[in-house]
Amino acid sequence: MTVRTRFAPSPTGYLHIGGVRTALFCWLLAQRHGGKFVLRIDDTDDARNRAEAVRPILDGFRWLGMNWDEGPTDSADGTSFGPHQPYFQGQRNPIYEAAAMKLLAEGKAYPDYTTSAEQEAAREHAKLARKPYVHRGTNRDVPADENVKLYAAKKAPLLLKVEPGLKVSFVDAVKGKHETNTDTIRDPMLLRGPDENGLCRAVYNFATVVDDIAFGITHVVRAIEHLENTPTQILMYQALGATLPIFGHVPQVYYIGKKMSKRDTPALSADEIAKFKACGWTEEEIKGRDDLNIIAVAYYKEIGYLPEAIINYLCRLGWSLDAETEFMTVETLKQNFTLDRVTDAPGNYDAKKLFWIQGEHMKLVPTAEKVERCIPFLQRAKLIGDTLDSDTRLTLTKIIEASGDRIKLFSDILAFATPILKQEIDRDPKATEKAFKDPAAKLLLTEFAEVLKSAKSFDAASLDKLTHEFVASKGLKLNALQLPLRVAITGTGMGFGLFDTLAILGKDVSLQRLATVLN
RNA sequence: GGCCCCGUCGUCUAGAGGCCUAGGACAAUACCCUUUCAAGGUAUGGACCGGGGUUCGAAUCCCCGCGGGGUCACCA
Repeated sequence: MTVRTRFAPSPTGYLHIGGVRTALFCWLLAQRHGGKFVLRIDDTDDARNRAEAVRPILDGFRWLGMNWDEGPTDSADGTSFGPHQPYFQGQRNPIYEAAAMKLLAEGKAYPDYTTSAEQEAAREHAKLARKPYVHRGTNRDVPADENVKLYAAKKAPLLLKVEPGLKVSFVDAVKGKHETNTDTIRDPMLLRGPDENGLCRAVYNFATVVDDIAFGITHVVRAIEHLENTPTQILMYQALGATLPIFGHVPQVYYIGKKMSKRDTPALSADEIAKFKACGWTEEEIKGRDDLNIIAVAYYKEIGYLPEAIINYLCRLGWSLDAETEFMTVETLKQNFTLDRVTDAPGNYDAKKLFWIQGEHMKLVPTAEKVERCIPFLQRAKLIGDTLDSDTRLTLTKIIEASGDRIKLFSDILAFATPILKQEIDRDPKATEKAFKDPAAKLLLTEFAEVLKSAKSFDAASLDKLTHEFVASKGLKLNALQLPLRVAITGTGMGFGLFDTLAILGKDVSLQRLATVLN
């Protein structure tokens, strides 16, 4: 039997990082067994802004490379692909109704004419008695054919009849054995009472079960908050005569000890805002994006993370391969992921560790690919044009090579490329002051400019030798020249190798920039 | 409140009765390397929620506390 897993996001307008972690486990499980990963949109509400709410979610999965075998099309307009269409719950209500009618006819479900006031009172009563309220509806014991007639005449919530005194047990693939007595399970609602248009919409629990059966889902992997729903859902599977899938409930992702939520997650820091601005974003553009937040996948894409780093980190949060492996490629994950090594306790999101993992993955990206992936960031910042001439490409390649491990995020390219590529260099006042507060610095630079002028070769190695000889002849260390020179030719006190910088700039530009400082 | 789940360094985790004077990683700190910044190297500090059992022996099993979370909807 092929493994079929599914992830069912609600259309919220952004892809939640915690949701991705759960989806990742589903996806990895399917990949591991050569199975299928299904995406279903749980949009039982009105789907007016569907595209707007669904597209960011699909985009997020596509960017991460977590492709789905069946589900909504990329258009996000409500169309689907795959053998069990449609994959939008909002379009599947007739299917839920048909399943419910079957249960009604079989006497497994019944209409409940209890008024909300009555229910309210019963609930209140139970609360005072410090007992759980287990709802059982009015027409439980009415014969099936009569209930069918009654229901046709007067719609009401349709409830599943739960047989009391039984045990529902299952073995959760991550939590282990779980057992519940049916005496504590209320008769669950299948279909709601009619809305203003007379439509009886399925309730989440029922829609999920009907869909999971229809889609042939073999492994239901979802967040732990659904653990308590499971016995109820098992009863529905049984009533529907379906075989049970394997359930696996995974713990949540926390942020500083609390469930990760948009509200409790910090806004962009000043540094991050500066970074986005350097990348060509305007204040309005930044403010207009409420998904530029560590909780949303879009943030990581926009600031230049690698999808494989996100996947590695997220998977590692709540799962381990062994006692020490931290760095894992997606391929390794696909080959080794198992539900039984998912942790029991919730895990806290740690931005620093993610950043470290990102750096590790970045080390493996070949220069040519880095160039390609940095280009969009440079273009957005208008540092390079829409088309790239071969000279610029070559310079860019040199910059990226010289930057080495310093480029952690693709957006970091701006910090290294701007001082080289921008004609009018931005001078950091603090660095400038520090570099030239000793008047001897300018004199030294003036002499060094003459040395540079007569340099025969202008490659990094020659410049290294030449410069060291120069400072040695002065009885100085390189440090005496390093900062003034760097600030003079780049405007900043930080950057990659000094000699690489000179070499990439070339003799003319280097001398020219030196001259502007010295005059 | 009932029911359910969870509790190992600051954080992510390893740990299925002796391999545990509890291992790894991130973070922190110090030093080394060095051309600033990274990267790299070395080192240091840092945890079994508490209390009782069971056992020759418990982070691991049992009980009781404590703490955190989930769930009890015509939300998903």
